[in-house]
Order: sequence, then C-alpha cells, then structure tokens
Amino acid sequence: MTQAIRKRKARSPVPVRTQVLATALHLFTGHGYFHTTVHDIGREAHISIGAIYHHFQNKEEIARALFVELVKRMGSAFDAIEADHAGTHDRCRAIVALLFRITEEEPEVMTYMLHARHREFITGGNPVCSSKPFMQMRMMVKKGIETGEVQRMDPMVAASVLFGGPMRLIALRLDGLLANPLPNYLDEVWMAAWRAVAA
Amino acid sequence: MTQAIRKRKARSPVPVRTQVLATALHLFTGHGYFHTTVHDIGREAHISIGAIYHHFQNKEEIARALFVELVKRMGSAFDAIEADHAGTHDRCRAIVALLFRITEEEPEVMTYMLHARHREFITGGNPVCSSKPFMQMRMMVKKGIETGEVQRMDPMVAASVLFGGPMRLIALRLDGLLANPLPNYLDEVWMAAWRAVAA
DNA sequence: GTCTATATCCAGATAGAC
DNA sequence: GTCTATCTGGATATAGAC
Repeated sequence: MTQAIRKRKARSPVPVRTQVLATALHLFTGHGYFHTTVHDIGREAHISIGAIYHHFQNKEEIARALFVELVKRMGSAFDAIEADHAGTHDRCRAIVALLFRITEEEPEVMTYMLHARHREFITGGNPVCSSKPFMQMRMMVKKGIETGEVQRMDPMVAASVLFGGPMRLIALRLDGLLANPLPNYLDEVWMAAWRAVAA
Repeated sequence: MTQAIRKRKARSPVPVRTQVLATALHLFTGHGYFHTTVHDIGREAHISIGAIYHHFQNKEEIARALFVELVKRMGSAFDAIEADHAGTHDRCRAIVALLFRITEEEPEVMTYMLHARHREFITGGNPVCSSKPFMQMRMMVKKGIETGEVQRMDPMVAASVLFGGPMRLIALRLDGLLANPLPNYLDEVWMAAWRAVAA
C-alpha cells in the first residue's frame, strides 16, 4: 500500500505530504536516517526539495511526522482489537497476531517503529516504549491481573514476559534470521508466552 | 571502570586505543553516533585528531572496533558461565543475572550492544542477533531441548520466549521506565520465563 | 505551491612539522 | 606517535523566479 504511492506519476492526485512520508519510510529503513538526504527523498518521490521544504520545516520533522502517523495508526488498530475482543488472553493474542501480520506485510513499518533508532534523531522524543500502543499493551496485562486471568505479579514483568518472546521473534524475522513467515509460529509462541503468566 | 579511563591525565599510561574506545562508547551512547564528531572524541579524551586517525582508519572503524571488543568480552563471560554451570536452566538463569548486572553497572555497554543502531553505521555488519553471544544463548536452549529439560518446540521460538522477557525488561530499564534495579526483578521474571518453556 | 540554483556550514580526513 | 592547521565534499536549508 505504501509502496504503491512511493513513486508518483505526473499529476498524481496523491498529496505531497503522503508521498514524502511513504518515501521517507522506505529510505530511512533501507539506508538509515543519516544516510538519507532530503535530495534522495525528493528524487525517489519525484518531488523537488523546494516542495518538500514547503511542507516540512526540516528533515527531522519528516521523521517525527512519520513516527507520529505510524503510532497513531497502530493505536487505532489496537483500539479496534479492544472493541472486538473480551478478556486479556484473547486481546493480547490478537495483538500479537496483528503485529506478526504487519511484520510480514509491511516490514518497513515494523522496522521503523521498533528499531527505535528514533532516539538518535527525534530530539526530545520519548522512547518507543512510552508511546500509546506500548502503554495499551501494558494496560491490558494489568487488567488481566486485576480480573485474575493473569498471575499476581509485577505488571511490568508480566507484560515483558508475555510480549517479549513474540517481539524477539519479530526482531529475528526482520533481521532475516527466521526462515518462515511469522504467522507460522503464532500458535507455538503464544502458547508458551501465555503459559508464563496465566493464573 | 571504563569511566575511570575516559579522561586521561597528562602522561597517562593508558593506551590511546583503549581511551578512544572508552570515550567513543560514552559519546555514542549519549548523543548517538552521528551526532558525535571525531573532534568530540578527541576533545573529551584529550587526544588530538591526528593521533586518533593514526590508530583508526576512520570513524566507522572506531564504532566497529568497539562493537567487536564488547562482543568478545560478552562471549568470554558466557564461556565462563558455561564452564561454571551445568544444565540449561542454571546456565540460562546465570546469563540473565549477568545481563541484569551489566545493565546496572555499565548501562552504556548494554545500550551500545542492544540498541542495534549498529546496522546504520557499521556497513556490512551483521545484526547483533547473529553475534556470538546471541548464538550461545540459542545453543544452550537447543541443548536443553535435546536433553529434555526444555519442551520440544522450535528452538528459535523457545529461545525467544525464554530470553525475550528479560531482555524487554532490560530495554525498559535503559529507557528509564523501570523504577527499581533489575536484579530486584530477577526471581520473578525468571520463574515466569522458565515456566514458559520448561518440560 | 512548485521549481532550480545557490549559500552556508560543518564534519571527515589529510598534510606535514615536530 | 603526536600535534595543528587545512582541505574538501557534501548535506541542510534558503532565495527567488515562475
């Protein structure tokens, strides 16, 4: 989807902002933020520097806007899950399934959100872990402890153990150390992770 | 320890190389690789650019040498653990205890090794996860499966679930989201993590 | 709003004396 | 081996026409 709008044809109706962000995501994850010049973004998106600087104050703001947008999108997806599923077990499992799916379908999105290199270029930016989606995940676990679905233990520890395994798997997959698509591992990893915290 | 040699006095007997690496670690983790200039390193270590470039080919080589050294050190520590402990359970628990201790005593070391921003500046560098220590961790788990100490399951999945929780906790601690020192959480997190994979 | 051309700055790397 | 002074390339950001 993002890929489709990366290279616009002449007179494309896609807004510049959207195109810049899509292209930035591609280049930032591919070559890294510091090895990507604003010229690179312009060249790949067929937009001049002038236009880019008209829409964004500076390079860093592009990175920040991209991050904000992805976090927002992830937050909405999590909201939907909370609405569709009841209970900590089902909700958390759906979260993991979603993250696995995104990793396969849009690895760049996942790479950008996780490999929190952000701290290096988003000045004053909070670590990824304090963004809304991450807090939502921790909240679900906390609730599970209150309802008795999850063992009584430190909520931070519980959340780390429950999601840490799946997230390591995501990292391995993004680093190319995992042969098969993540969904293949979903049942196995989830069973194990849940066993760690289930009451 | 590293801190002690960061700023050398006149006529210090500490080799330049060591000093450069210690200072680089401090600055890279503090401000990021790309926001650290070679001049910065020289200034903080009281060494001239000329001297630095005499010992290192370029800036990137400093980062790489630092990484190699830390990985080597970690590998040796893991070797010692393998020698001192028998069985997957005890070995892996000792590993986690060690990682927790290092995170508290030398957070910069842990930050540099984990926040694998490395990919962005160590060209052609493998991801952290394929470095020796990480492989050692996976090997231990694999062995546990063979001996029956660990459930029969995909070794990658087992390793991810076993170490993923503790490692998330380390990340949270480094990001300042965990109030107490990691060793305080060791028993709780280890019990949960082991429960996930124990046969 | 979009473009091209350009100013400005700064960091990596080198030269060459000591 | 260590130092200072300097070169040089390249990237961010701006100016100003269209």
